[in-house]
Amino acid sequence: MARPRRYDHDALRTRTIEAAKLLLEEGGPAALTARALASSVKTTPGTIYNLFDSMSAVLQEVNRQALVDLAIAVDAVRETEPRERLLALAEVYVTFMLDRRAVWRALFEGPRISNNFPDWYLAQIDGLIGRITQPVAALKPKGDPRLLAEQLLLSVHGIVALAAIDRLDLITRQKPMDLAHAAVERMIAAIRAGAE
Amino acid sequence: MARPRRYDHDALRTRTIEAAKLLLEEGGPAALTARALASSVKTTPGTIYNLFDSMSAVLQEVNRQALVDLAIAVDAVRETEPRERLLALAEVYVTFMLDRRAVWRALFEGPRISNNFPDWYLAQIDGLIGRITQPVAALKPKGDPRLLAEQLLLSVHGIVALAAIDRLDLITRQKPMDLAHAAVERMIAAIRAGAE
DNA sequence: ACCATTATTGAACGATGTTCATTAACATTG
DNA sequence: CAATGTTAATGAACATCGTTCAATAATGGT
Repeated sequence: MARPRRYDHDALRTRTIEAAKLLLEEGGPAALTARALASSVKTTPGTIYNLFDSMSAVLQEVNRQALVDLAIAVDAVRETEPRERLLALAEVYVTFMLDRRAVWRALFEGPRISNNFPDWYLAQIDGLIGRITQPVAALKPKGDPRLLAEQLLLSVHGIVALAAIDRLDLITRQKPMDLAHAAVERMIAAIRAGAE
Repeated sequence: MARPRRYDHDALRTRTIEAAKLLLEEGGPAALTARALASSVKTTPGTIYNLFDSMSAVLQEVNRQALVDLAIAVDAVRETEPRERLLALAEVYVTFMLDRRAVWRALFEGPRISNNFPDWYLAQIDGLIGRITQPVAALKPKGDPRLLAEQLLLSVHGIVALAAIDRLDLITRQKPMDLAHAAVERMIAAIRAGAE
């Protein structure tokens, strides 16, 4: 009896993920179709479905890799005083998301949205909040640092999410990075004022 | 020669918009299809395209009415001191959006997204920001009240946008209304601390 | 009554995600 | 080396989608 073989299988899988990224960046969320993806890696739709459960799964895999990259970028932020650290974290977040806006955007906007978020996804976000909680706690706020960190992430994310889908200008002409800075400074000011 | 006739034409149009709302609320953005909409008002896809340019136009019309309703709700907020007024505005915004989350959601998430925002849309948003600028200005901030109002709207919108697509719990267990309150209080605290 | 104008229809087109029987390729066994 | 059992690739097929359009029906003014 024959045994499993695994060489060009895995290679094709990674090539496919890479092709998916390209399709997203070139044509937006709608460009990531099964047939386009298949022809990008010189194969057929059927094979795509052999590698992934669905097209949503392809998108999720692309996004998983992006989240891992984000975690690496966040960990590269130097240890400094809380304010500088929070500003640096916000900058990393904004820069990272806008650089990969096509990938990020597809997670919220396209026809490939999914409601099934796996555990590793939650874990990654939890880790991200943890890195924000640290400097927030160092500011000795009155309330729970974790809750404040969640609120800060939410603020910056809201800005970036709108910017990623090119709708920030519906509300303001201010730039995403300036807005993110303002959100961080406001959180710090409120904590120092003893309000939270 | 015959002249235009306009009676059941307009009636069908409003019935169609009403049916579109229902479809969105019952089955989410994906449920708003041309054929489903046609059968809801006992007609055919072709007729839908006689009434609207595209399915995106249908969604946009549904949204236009929602925005008008929001403006009415916002105008109903009583004149009080700035803090209470800002809190009340945030409450109206949160309540309104979450009540109509299906309609709202389709604007960002579904397969019917459009990048073409007409003037009335921009005007409505501009008006909304204006109502926020007023109480912010009354707090005598150091910076431009308008810019701060934009930032405040952005904060609350970010919270509501995530909540509307059921993804707020990816980041926090805090409730949308509590988060919105916190955003308002933080803005006020920062202004009073003289930071902005 | 006639006819110009308009609205409705429903079939058709191309594209989508997804499934699945068929076919080809391969590693292991005899 | 040949036979065999397992695995992967294929590409046609299905249902559904938005959208278009020639044909048909309805309508109101002349």
